[in-house]
Amino acid sequence: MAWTGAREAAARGGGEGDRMQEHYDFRRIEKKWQDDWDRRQAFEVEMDPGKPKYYCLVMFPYPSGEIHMGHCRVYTIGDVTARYKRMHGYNVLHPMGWDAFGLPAENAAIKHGKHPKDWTEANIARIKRQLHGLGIGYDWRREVTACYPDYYRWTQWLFLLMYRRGLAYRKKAPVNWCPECATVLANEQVVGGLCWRCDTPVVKKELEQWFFRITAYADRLLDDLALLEGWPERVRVMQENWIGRSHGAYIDFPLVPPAGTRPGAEARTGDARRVGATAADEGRVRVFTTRQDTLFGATYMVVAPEHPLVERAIREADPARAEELRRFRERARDLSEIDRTSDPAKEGLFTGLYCLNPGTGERIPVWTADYVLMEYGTGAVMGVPAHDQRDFEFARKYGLPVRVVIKGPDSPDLAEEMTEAYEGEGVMVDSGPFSGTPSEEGRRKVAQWLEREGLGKATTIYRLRDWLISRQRYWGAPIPIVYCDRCGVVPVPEDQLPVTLPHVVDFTPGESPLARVKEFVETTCPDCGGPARRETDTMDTFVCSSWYYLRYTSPGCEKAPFDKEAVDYWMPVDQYIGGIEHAVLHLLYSRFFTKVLHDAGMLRPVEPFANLLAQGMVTKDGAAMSKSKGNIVSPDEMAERYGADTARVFVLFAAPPEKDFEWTDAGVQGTFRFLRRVWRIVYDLRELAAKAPPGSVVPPAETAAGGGGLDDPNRALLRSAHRMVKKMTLDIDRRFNFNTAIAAAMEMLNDFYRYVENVPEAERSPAAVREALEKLVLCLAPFAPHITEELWRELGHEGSVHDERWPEWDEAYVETEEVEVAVQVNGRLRDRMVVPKGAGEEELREKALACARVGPFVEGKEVVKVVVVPDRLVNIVVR
RNA sequence: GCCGGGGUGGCGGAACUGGCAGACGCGGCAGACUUAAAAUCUGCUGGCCUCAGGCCGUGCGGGUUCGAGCCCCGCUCCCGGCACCA
Repeated sequence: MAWTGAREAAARGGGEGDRMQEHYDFRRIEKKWQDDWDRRQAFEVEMDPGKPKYYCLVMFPYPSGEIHMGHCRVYTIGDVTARYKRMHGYNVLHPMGWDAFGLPAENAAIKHGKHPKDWTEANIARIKRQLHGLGIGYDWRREVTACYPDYYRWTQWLFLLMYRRGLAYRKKAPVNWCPECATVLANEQVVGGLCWRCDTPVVKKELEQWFFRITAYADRLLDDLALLEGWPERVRVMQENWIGRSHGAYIDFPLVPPAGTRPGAEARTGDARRVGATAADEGRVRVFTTRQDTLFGATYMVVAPEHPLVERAIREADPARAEELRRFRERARDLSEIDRTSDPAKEGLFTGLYCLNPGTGERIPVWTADYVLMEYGTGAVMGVPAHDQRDFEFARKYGLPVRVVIKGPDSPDLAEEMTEAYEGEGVMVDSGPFSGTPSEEGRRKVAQWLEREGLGKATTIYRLRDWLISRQRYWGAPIPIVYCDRCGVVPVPEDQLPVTLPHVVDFTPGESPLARVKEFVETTCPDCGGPARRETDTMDTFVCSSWYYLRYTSPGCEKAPFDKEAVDYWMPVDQYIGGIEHAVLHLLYSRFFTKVLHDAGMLRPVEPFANLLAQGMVTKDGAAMSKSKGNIVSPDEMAERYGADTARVFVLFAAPPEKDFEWTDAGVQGTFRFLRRVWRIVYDLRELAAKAPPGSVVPPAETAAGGGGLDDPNRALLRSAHRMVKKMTLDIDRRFNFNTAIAAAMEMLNDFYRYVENVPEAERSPAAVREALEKLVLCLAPFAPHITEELWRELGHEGSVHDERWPEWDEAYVETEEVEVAVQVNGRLRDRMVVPKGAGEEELREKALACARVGPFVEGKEVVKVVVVPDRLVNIVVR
């Protein structure tokens, strides 16, 4: 315990035995206290029903190669939050773990000839050391590593829970395939038609895959966003857009039998309904619309090129048209998602088929066009050119009729006069029995009518698709399913979990690497004992990350994914911190998991994360730090040159946490200067402070009664300290503005230096100096934990500064006896005056009018009015 | 196109609820200390002018108000999300 001497010396009041160094030796200090915290297991926590809990969580990282100041920023935000809450008496859970399954490990392994496990573990070890070096205080006993069997066993268990609850299913469907990653992707993982990881254009493939039925929770995921008041608006909006709920109706359009079989069918209104009601599925086309009120304006129909009706049209058409249709369909299929959706020219082709508008009973042509997507709605839309801009353009291009059925306040009466579709509300016209109905009411009425007549029904559809979780790669949790010739799809019984990922060496992609491992694939059926094959796909890593925050509450639990009592104590996460890139992905999946587990009775909360902070990026040379751009500033480099405390304070001081900021070396130096000044003020004043007992606080009455006022420098010093405490507390509590909180500490320090500069030693109050020093050190403790720990001991304390309570402020100090009041004439600042705090309006008015500088502006003018804001300003209005 | 966020000195950013715009930091300038430099400390630092003073100034144009960076109307530009979504 090398520091004992220094502490005793400080407590003795310095002198010849004083060993506090004048030099701020951050290397020595940081190492010393990091070791001390380890030894004392300072950040380990247990459930304690007697204390309020606080769960502070940073999104667990993917252990890739390089960590940089961007990571440093997130972990620092989390650590400051955790330490700050601890100082407020909370029982703080602040854990860390590893999102250790995933493609980069596999790709890096292929590239470097190393096994993904070794690569991952080496990275984990390095990042762990770096986090330690930053002084981040985690409860490492709770560390979870997603690629270890004791974790993924429960990921598999949760898959089975989904399966049991009908939420995991297998289906053949056109899915997103990334040729570069050689695997399928969930919809959320395709960004603008490109793979979210490697930016490769994604193609559609027809494959049989496993899905989670997240769409069953679409309404709750959407509606419960309203509960998330502690989330940034933009994240909620992104999820809202992603879920994309639309209210509307299905409408069945009866197909007109091939030409000649029913001549004149379209002539008699009413037939439509009979045909619609009796025809088999083959005999009608179902559309989805949000504007059923415009049904009578549907003059044609369009189906997606992939729609089964196109196949039928090809069968029934003459050879020339059939060939044309085939070509059209192939062209649409071969276009990538981006090409197809970025081309605004709406290409279409008549199929040769007709159907009946169930409203008007008229025969209308069925077209196919690439602007209709098979994936959304029913893959078929009714064409209402007068009231939908796309339909309008399509109709103009192909000479289809336009019929006005909604009359808005100033919409054209005649279709011929239209230059664009009228998409607004209005009154239904030319719509049979509905004519005269306001469009909003019309939507309700038409839906009711459709339902009554068996022609359709009101419905709600979503943009959200079910979550595709199969991955054709090696480095993931195996899907615990067995295929038996006799029993079919058989889930692996829970007592046989985990399905262990074999330690293969050939994981080159192409097909699922596990399919090549005979010992893995060949198994026996859990039901009949006969020969069976294992599922060889692994799970999307987002499955692993959808529940890790629950595992932290009871990481050793061997009977379940988590202990009920522990999860009830700790959940929900009080503060979640992470990147905005997960606004939809991870944050939506985790909300889904939480709701499923809630429904299964395993979890009380319906939402996992009460408050969310989406932190901004750290950029350098205008771009996010990344290995490929070569603009990385590493924490090691920072720790070596300036120390962890400087790195921590700088990343918080540079900008509010949710904003991006540009790294500057000069800014770091400024922060280092600040900490060195903190060090020196303690060094310079330690002997004086030692004359007052540690922890002493000056009662406000003492300086006030002693004739204090603005001119009493000791009182002014205390005021500065108390103001700092107040501002820092409010800035952190109200809005996580660490930047302005740190600025408040800097201001106080500036006052402190002015005090030292201006107040002769004989006039300095040891008690006031001690109180000011201690408040400064305490307030900086969460931000710069090492230097404050050292200084705290130098101030004569036995225990850790991190076990202390956050300081309080006293309004009696914060408030002053005198205030400066601005004097304006016609809203323009002309003078200032110092008056007693709380001075009356009349007094202020008179003093303001008497101000010397005010005179020339008032002279010879009529004073119309004097606005007085006590303690702030007086505005004299003249004419 | 729709939705969300934003535009403040040379730079990062402050400004509670409509009340002294530019806190704090960086950079710059000047001074002190030093043989000198670095470091440190102190002061100044939005622009302009006829400079003890005044005028202008928070993307642009209007409005409300005694008073607007903040509220209202109309634009504009930037960032993010969604997007032939029926």
